[in-house]
Amino acid sequence: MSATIRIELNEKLFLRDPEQTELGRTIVKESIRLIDELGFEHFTFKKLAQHMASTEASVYRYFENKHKLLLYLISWYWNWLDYRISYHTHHVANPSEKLRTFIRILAGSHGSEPLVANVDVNALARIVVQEASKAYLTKEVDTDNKAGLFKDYKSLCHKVALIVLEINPAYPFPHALVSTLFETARKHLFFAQHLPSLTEVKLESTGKTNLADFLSHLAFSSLSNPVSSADSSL
Amino acid sequence: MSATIRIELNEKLFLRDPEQTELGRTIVKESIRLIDELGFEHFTFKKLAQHMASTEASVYRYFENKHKLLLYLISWYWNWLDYRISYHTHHVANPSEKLRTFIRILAGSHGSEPLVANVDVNALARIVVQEASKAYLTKEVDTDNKAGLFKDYKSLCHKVALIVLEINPAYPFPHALVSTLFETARKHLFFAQHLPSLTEVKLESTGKTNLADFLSHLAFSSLSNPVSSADSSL
DNA sequence: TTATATAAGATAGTAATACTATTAAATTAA
DNA sequence: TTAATTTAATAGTATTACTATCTTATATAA
Repeated sequence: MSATIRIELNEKLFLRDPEQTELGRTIVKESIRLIDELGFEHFTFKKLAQHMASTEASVYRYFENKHKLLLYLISWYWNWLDYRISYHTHHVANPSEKLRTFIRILAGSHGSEPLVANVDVNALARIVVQEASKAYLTKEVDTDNKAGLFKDYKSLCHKVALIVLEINPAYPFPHALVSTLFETARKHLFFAQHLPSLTEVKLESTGKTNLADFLSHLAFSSLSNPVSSADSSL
Repeated sequence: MSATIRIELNEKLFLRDPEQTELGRTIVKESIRLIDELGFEHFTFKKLAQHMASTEASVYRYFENKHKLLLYLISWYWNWLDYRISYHTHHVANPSEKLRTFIRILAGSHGSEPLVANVDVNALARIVVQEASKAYLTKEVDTDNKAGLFKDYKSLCHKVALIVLEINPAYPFPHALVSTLFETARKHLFFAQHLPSLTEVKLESTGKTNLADFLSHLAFSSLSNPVSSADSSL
């Protein structure tokens, strides 16, 4: 594995590629810190510019608005996750074992992963938990989708759905199951921390969690239970 | 069943009870139309006031800000759902049948339900799909939670979790499963409409959907699959 | 009936947000 | 060295998210 992971993103996510300049890389790095700290609603380009001793106008030359910047950061994260999943599963032959590895990565922390130049992946992971749903829960979702701004998430979802179909080719909801796993992983990390009465998932101070147990049980139960008998299985 | 359903909500959700006055009821009614139309981000109290030929200052006498208004509307919805679930399950003895009815209500449209004075429940249901996650995905979630603003959702979740435990007392994730059903139902209604490549769930023009099939299969597979064998079930 | 409390409307004003535009200085590329 | 590009500095606008005050209409209580 090379020391630096380079991630290519859809050009419509930015006005000027932030990877190409020092200022651009600073915008990405500092926006991750600041969104993590303030939350997306309280985050503004003005605060970001002050934080990095630059100007609002300069930030606007890289990103059209803060929503596009959020889409950029989240796309970056899905790309990174995609890379990690490929790295940890390409040598695994058994599709059930692949899915189990995927779930472990989805549910786990990122402490022992290779460092990525410029990006605090743990802060970014927290942003994804708290803010990722806001990337698409808007009135502009159809426009953004046509522009390809959700492509990375959709292709990652499809990739894992193919693993699901390898496990059980007759399962009729592979994409629905996988997107549920993605969404559920984020939601329960959030619930465990802020609304614990909504889940039995626990986050220990060590970073350990039983989230993977819950997700694995959910996924493998579904995949091993024939659909036709669902209505009479109990 | 009485013609009008009266729903009592946590007093911290509002400054003045909107149910008590004509203006208050208009605020609730018109905010539902307008949030549904514009989306929560583009919705403002100024636009609402113009829409109802009142003033911004008057709206602020009822709700502290638009986030509290959203919390109010969503709490109202969970209360209404709670009422419908109780009504449709209280005569059902079998817990599996109860859960199946719950899932049908969660996944279904509301066209044939008793009308609720003043509230367009179909518009409100669309708001819940698109905006409900934003009610808690904020930096203020812990404060809001301490103030009891999520109580209705949490108690509804708990109520259904007790049904889950009736079905399988050994199942270790009853609240997690139920909150997953709630969140997944909303997400897939949204995906079916806007990001269809993320789900096999379909929304027909008639309002029919296979969402309940997906959710039922997910839930009942989990509940019929012993946890200890999860890791070797395939 | 009159006093009085309360709700609502009208108006004004502030600080912050989400931008756009212009110009000048600094850097880099030809 | 000149020309092009990038960034910084500054200014400005429309909108948002409020707060404050004052007046008028209406309901109720004495």
